[in-house]
Amino acid sequence: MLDIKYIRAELEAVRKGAEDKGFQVDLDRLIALDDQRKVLLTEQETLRHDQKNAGKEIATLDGDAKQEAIQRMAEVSDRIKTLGDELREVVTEVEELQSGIPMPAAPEVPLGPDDSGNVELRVVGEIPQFDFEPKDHVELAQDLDIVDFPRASKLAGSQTYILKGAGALLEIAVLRFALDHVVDRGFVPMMVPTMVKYEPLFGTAYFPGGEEQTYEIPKDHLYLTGTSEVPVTAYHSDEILEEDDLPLKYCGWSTCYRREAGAAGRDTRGLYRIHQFNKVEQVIIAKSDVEESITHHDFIRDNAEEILQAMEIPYRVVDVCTGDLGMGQVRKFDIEAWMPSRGWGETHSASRFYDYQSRRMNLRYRGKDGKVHYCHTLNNTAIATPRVLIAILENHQREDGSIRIPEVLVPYMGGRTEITRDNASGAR
RNA sequence: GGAGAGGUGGCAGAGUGGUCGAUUGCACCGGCUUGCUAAGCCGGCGUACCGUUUUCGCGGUACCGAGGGUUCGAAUCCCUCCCUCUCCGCCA
Repeated sequence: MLDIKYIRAELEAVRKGAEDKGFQVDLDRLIALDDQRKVLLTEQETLRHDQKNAGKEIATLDGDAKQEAIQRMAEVSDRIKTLGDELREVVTEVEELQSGIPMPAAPEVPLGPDDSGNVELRVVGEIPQFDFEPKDHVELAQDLDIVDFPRASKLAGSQTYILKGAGALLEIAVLRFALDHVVDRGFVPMMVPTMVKYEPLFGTAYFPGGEEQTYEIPKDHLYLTGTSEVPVTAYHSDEILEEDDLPLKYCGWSTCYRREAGAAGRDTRGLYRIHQFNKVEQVIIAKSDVEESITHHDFIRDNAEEILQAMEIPYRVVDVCTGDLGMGQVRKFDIEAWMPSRGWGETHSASRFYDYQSRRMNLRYRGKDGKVHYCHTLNNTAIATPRVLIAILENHQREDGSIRIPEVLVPYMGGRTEITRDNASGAR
């Protein structure tokens, strides 16, 4: 959410920012309504002031004088109520319009209408050259019997999977490795609720707008989170933190749920687009400082790159263009891992928001200047599984269909250096 | 699921219709004082919005879990919801 004062002061910049991102906003109506809001508010407050004073007077009066005063103030009371109703309507619409205005992208973000405008920044790692016909992860996994798709469909429908044996072990290994990696870099691990109320989703700017992608539990007014970014970022919502405690670095481990509505028919094969997965997410809550935010952004991106490098997975870093940025994002780097069967596939997404989310969730801190400021928030994937397993299986496959386990994962795999038909059950 | 208790400022904890944004204690900040053990005294100490101001600031309104209602006037009375705690039941 943008500050209404900022919107008023930088109207044209806000207008252009929305245009660049491809958002439709009615700024003129917002300003007009806000003007109206101030007029109504001023009148209401003036009357309340009178009412307060009269109230004190009435308390001291008796008899006719008292009745007269009460009668007189009844009219004022009615007027205040009417104003209150009008004000509520206006404020509701102001907030609706205001919360729909996107954060302008940072000036260095490439201009573009959609993902076609994204810019590749660099490629890291060697794309493997096979001297045999490589298989895709579905074939590899099914041959080893470490993922079961048909039975998953039987139980849970399309876009689901069952990790089995060494597949399940690998999933846990990758998650734990990534968690340890970011914990080593100062992140506090958290396991958070995956069923949350509306507010955290509004605060992180998934709602309104993301309802179609979100599983809902209407009976209990809860929603299944698509990422632990939601509960972790909102962890301190409605709080005033101390500047000395910032930045806060948290990593959330959670199962993630996504309806993938509108994606029917896309990526239906395999582990790429699925309704349920696991993720370790980096979240940083920082003070309100653009330079510092940029430093944190680089930091969380670097952490993700280190994790992919350690697992010997080639990847590229993409600078996401204006048209492909979300409403609150100032800048976003996507990291795409090399998946021989499909090419580059997004495995990480590093976003910075400045105070966009913190305004929506009332996440603030008291600065050393004694004043209260909105925090800056950032997040990036540390690891998302099983999508990243696609890259591991396909990049590290051997001609006989076995999988080489990258060295850093071996300790997390109980010492296994490979997955073969012999050890794929996972059982000892 | 059943029965009960409760949600007040960073924390603790008063306050049952007007002078309560709210006693007091602790914590915290500033100053003073003191040769003594987590000392004493004085002062300050919430947030948001509106207005005003060159800055410090000043004026106003709102906020006692959330929303609604009664009333000239609500922390206080009524309704709905949310949350927490205790006991019972159920349960990984």
